[in-house]
Amino acid sequence: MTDLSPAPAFDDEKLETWAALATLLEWLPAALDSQMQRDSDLTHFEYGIMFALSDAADCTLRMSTLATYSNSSLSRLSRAVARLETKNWVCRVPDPSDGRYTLASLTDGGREKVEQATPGHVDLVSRLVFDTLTPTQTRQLHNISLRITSAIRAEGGWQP
Amino acid sequence: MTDLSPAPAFDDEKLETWAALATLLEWLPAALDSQMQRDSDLTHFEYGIMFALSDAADCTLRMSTLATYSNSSLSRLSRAVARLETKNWVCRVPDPSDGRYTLASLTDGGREKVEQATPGHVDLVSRLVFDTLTPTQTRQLHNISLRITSAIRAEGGWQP
DNA sequence: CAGCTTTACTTGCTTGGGAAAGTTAAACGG
DNA sequence: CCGTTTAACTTTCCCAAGCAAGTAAAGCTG
Repeated sequence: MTDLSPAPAFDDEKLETWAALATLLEWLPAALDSQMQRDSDLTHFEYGIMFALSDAADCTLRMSTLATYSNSSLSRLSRAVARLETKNWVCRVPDPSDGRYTLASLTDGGREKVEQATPGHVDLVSRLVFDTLTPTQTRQLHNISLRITSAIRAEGGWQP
Repeated sequence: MTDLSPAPAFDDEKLETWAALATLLEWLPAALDSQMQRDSDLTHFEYGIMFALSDAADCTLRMSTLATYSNSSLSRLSRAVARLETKNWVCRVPDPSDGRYTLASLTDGGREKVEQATPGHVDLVSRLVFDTLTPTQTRQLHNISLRITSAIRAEGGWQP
């Protein structure tokens, strides 16, 4: 939705800003996904799951915690983890202390995979975002992002 | 991927900025889609198609032009337009001057639909983005978005 | 302690998108 | 002017995601 979208009520400045933001919203995730797919045969979402696990104590988290961290529904997470399980990068066991919980852990192979995939990802984010912005702009982007996400949260009911 | 993602090589400031941006990247499109779906039973993408048509001469564009405007593959567009056609909001005819092109046009019903859907969409973008930013921040966001999208374009081969 | 409720997932169904093969129409080369 | 390319779609196949229904373990209630 690059340069179309809601003209009617916006003045020129807002319209151009919205067009630029809409392009960013579409292209940046696509760029990240595409690099991850190409270099590591993972979706960005799957990488996020494995990265979160690699950062946790014992490389283990409850599915519900992981769902929060990865900003996804339990259903989406369940399938993604199932995929990762077939590749032997993650395994699931019922929590011994409460059988309703499921614990997901990275395997050794999974740890390797994350370590292999991370540098390329960090590089790309650096190139696309931080290297193209001045330190001042980076701070501005930080503030702006926080403001908009707060507004979304305030708007109500639909962060997963 | 709210607050996980690539820690390793980023300092704290970059990490927090990236976390905030990643959240924005996930939530803002979801918020827009969700409003559009709820109020008008359209995806944001379908709305974009119809909006682009409503803005064109005779409410008509070639499929390939429309694909560029809506930043999508021809395949995705073809299906989306097929869906809109079954609801009688859009119709397709071969271009009489060159049978390889297909012309997509809004029907009268489609025009009405766009007019009905637009105000709510504009409102939401206003509330989530422009009302939460100062005029200075709006200009900053404009510049920042342009810089990042240029970097993506420069990075090469994968805007559709 | 038997039954209802709640919590934490998982699974079946349907839908949308990407990749690649198929189709039809112009263009070009000999 | 006939055969091959190329362009512009369209369609088929497969996978991922949302929704809603299903399941199993805890907890609570009378």
